[in-house]
Amino acid sequence: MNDSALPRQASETRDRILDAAEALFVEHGLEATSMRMITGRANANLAAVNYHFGSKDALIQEVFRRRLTELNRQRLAALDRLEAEAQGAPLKPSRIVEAFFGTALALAADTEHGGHTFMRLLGRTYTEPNAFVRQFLAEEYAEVLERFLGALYRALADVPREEILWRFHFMMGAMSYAIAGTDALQLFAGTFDDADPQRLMPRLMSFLLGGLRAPLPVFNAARDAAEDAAAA
Amino acid sequence: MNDSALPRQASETRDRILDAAEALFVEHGLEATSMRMITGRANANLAAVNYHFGSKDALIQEVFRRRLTELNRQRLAALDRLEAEAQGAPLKPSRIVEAFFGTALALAADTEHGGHTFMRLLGRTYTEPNAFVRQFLAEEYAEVLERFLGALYRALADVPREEILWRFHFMMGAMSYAIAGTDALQLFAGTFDDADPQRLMPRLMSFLLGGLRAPLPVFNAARDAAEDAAAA
DNA sequence: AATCAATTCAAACGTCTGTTTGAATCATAC
DNA sequence: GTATGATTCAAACAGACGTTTGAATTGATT
Repeated sequence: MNDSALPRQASETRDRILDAAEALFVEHGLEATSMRMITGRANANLAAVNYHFGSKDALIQEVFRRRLTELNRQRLAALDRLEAEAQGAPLKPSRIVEAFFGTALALAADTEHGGHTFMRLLGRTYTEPNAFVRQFLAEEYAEVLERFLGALYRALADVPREEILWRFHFMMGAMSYAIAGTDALQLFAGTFDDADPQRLMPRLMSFLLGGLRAPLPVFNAARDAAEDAAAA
Repeated sequence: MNDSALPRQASETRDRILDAAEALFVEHGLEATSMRMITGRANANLAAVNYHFGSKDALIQEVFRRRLTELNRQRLAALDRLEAEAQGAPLKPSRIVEAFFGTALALAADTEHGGHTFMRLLGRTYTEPNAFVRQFLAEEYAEVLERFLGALYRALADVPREEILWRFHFMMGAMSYAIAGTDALQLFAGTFDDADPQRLMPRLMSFLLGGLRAPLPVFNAARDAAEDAAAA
């Protein structure tokens, strides 16, 4: 019995494959990562992926699922805590935003257990064209988004829901780039002297809250667009 | 002589291939789009891509180059105009942001000539793992980023450059998601009643400027992170 | 009408892809 | 020790990939 020595084995090979796949997906993308690359890095036989997961698509799904389920569980727990403390009163928008994006940033700051790797992967996958991946993400996010958007609607009762929805969307974009940009994107040549992940959190929070609280846009007539076009 | 009838032919097949590739890259991604898909859609022979461009990688590069060069030319022209009007005085940050992101949004609003398609593609390509695509984008953006960041540094002389750089990065993320989200991302199930691209511009501008002008973050000791972790 | 370069075409190239197979190996239970 | 189920393994599968080839076709120039 090795139950006392090891917490649980649950196929050690399976986990090695998941870790290898996660790292390679970040490095090369989903499509460009082959089964042979994965099993090679995981020191496993080529057939092991199909044995343990059934297919490459199922493996991709499991790579996301194992982390995303936990992340979203933490997010919901944080929101539950806020609502319990508030005792029915509307929440502060800043606390809601912190609960959602702070939880993700905390995971991104964890370089020990692959959290950072995964968040880089997740950030770019929101815009992944692959149909079944998008479908899967939408399902994983359904409950969390419903809860958090609902909380924001209540917290900002005077703001049109359409605007809140868009701003939440903008916030997700800013966060994704924030995480990707800490090491992936080098558009800004030779810059980011201060890429301390410890400081990313307050930096991003300030930005997100500033955007969320910004004055509502005023929609002028369609003439504006015509003028802009003519001026160019 | 058909010079009078046609403005320029410059290989009609070549253009059909570029258009087909652009559309397919958005739909399936760079890697998942095959040469046979491209030439099939363009009604061209399989060998036409290698004849006109040399390789698939060179085709990818040209798909981005033909639009990005023009976009960044317009951006620089807009900045030139602002600086000429200001006559040496520092620019308003909002005008700088408008010059950069407004120009991109205007291209994204052009559904007639493929501008919209391209901007969706561009948004997701910033986080593309493919090495040579990233290298190419960095080169294409070098001058524009230097000019715009310089203008923002002067316009916000009291803000640490590090913060400006990060916030510019956040803004790029928000914009990318904004464009992708108008039709690609359906994380937010059944929503976006009002996805009018005419209104996206003021919506995004409000958010971006709110984020840019947000109070600067305060960096507490590393204790904060430890507390957060302990509370969870 | 002949010439020439540009372009198109069908066919094939070797390589890589995800998946399947059936036998070998392992660890555990009887 | 022997049977049993889980796992690993080397090998092969058919199909798709990007690229190359050499001949056929085109359209304008001499």
